[in-house]
Amino acid sequence: MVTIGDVARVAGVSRSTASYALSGKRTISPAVRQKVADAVAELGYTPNAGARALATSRTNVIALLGQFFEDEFAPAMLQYILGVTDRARELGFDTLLVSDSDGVSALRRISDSRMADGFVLLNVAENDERLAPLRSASQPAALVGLPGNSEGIDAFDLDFAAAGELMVERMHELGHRELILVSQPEHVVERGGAYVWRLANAAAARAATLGVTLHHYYAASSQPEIGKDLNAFLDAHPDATGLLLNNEAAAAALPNVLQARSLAVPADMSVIGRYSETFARTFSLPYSAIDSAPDLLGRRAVEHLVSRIDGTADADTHVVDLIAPIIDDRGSVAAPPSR
Amino acid sequence: MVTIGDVARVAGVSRSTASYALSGKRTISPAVRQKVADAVAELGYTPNAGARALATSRTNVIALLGQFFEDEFAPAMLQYILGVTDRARELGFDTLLVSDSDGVSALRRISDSRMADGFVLLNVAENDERLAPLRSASQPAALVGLPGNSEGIDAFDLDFAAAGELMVERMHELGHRELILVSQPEHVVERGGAYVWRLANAAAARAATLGVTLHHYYAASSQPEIGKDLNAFLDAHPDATGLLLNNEAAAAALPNVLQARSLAVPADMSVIGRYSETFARTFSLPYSAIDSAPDLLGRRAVEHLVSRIDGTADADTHVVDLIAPIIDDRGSVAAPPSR
DNA sequence: CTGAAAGCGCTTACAG
DNA sequence: CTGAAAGCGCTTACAG
Repeated sequence: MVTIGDVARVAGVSRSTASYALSGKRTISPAVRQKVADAVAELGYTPNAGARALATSRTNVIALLGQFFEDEFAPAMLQYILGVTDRARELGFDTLLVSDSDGVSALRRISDSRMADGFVLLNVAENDERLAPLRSASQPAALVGLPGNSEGIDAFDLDFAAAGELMVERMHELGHRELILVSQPEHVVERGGAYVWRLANAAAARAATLGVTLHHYYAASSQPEIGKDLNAFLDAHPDATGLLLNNEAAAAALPNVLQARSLAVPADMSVIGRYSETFARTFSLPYSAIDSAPDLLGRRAVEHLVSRIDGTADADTHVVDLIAPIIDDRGSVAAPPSR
Repeated sequence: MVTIGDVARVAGVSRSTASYALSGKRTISPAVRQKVADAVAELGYTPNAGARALATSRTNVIALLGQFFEDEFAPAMLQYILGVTDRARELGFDTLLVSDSDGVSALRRISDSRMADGFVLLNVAENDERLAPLRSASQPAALVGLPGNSEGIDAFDLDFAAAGELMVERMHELGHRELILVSQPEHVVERGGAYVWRLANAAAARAATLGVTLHHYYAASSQPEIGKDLNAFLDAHPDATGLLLNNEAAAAALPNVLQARSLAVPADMSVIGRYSETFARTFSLPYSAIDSAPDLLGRRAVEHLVSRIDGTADADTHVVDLIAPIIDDRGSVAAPPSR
């Protein structure tokens, strides 16, 4: 393997000069700079990452801690992951993907062994167990998802409360007075999936003030159960004219359900979902939806994390960045049918 | 940070003794071993990964190189990734996820900087550009996907040729004589997606020998185009009684298409797909399908890679492991309707 | 503007 | 059974 010693020898300078010529951390005469550059090109030198990490206490690696639950919608996770890895590379970092089921010990292991300069946590729960080891870690972190207490850590998430309000308001404006909200399964909530109740509670509150009837249900996250659930909700509320979906599987299953019931969208039923643009495209979901923006959230989390690693972020202030919901209009919302 | 020097001091031994006590690489008296263990527990010692990598030339990291194309079916990729990361952890490795669009230079960068002990490549193409730098890399590799020339590298893939034959044979056995095979878009083939023509060619050959008419089409990989494509194929071949799908998007879109045409499965139309069990479950796809087994392939690739890293695999022999296709029966195949 | 040297935290021959 | 020392490949004060 070619080392900086080889570069120095070929260039006819000392190792320190070679190092400085490469890092630019002190002024080097043009002639020497050129000789070093030539030697690097000739030998094909790349610094040894482990040696550099040992000398600088910097790995240029960030650790991405995912949590992959059987009962959650796996396909959506990849978008977050790619947002993180892509943005990290742009900023000069590689990404260690950690999928250990025991996130707490994985976090300790990575942190204590100094394999990474910082952490991005995905799928953060209301009382996420990983926050305690994270707070005592020596590396900074950024969360995707909003825990109950994000003190001392930067957090990035969709503003699910505003999303719930927006869904109800849009329906109300158009004249809808009875809506059904379909959430993720209840055990997602029990596990700490705060986004579920943040959206649902806000939607319920807004509905109450607007005089809109809102029926809220938890529903399955996979077929065929979700199809049955949707039929049951529609059977139970024949006068409902709008569906709000905070459940990807429900969105994927709905076209078949509505078709079987001969309900046209938006003539008979208006629908607003909450899922990513990629998800909509992949499955051709024909519903207007609030973009959950996984790519954007991943990128933001990394950007902020890197500013912490570099020490450019304000050490005393931590951000909670809730991105405002935007409805991608796919034409699935209109005035309710007149009776 | 706590180092092995701290452990040695607290245990009252030398650093080398502390190191040996932890690695077990030479015999240590029980008393000393206990003192070292106590010191580790008391101090909460974890070895510094960079320092260890520098001393041993081993990182205990594998690099996973993905290729994520806009026009391929992204959700399926996560299953491969998790197969790799999970199995790697079981074997004591962490995983660096590399999603650079320029896989060639990413490979060089990781290899030359010695950030990883080996590589797993996903989505390997017929003439994959990454194979050249891989062959000159000092670390071993395992491929998921079968290139035209896998000499000197281990490769793991579904046996797509056998899959094509199996699909045709199953249909033929039940009496079908006219089939439609729907492949991925043609540009996937042009890019080197050999699995597309491996399945298609084998299916065509088997159909020819069995006297079955097989109409082969490339089709879109997303909605709404794929829905239109499917309708066009069915319009063009009204006597076809069986559909073979080597295209996930087609499988996802087919239920709506068939319902709109009032075709029941399997009474009017038999269907065999090729996608993962997870994919089937997530989207409730009701078709019998050959399991593409992404999780298994990822795990196998890692296992073999680790045996190469450890030097336990035979250095002179490289494996091409094509897993045999298995049809998960979901009841979508039956005898054709009598006319 | 450049060089010799120390040090990052490990592991592992070498000696005893 | 254990210790002192060298070395892995970098970076960066310290000196000039």
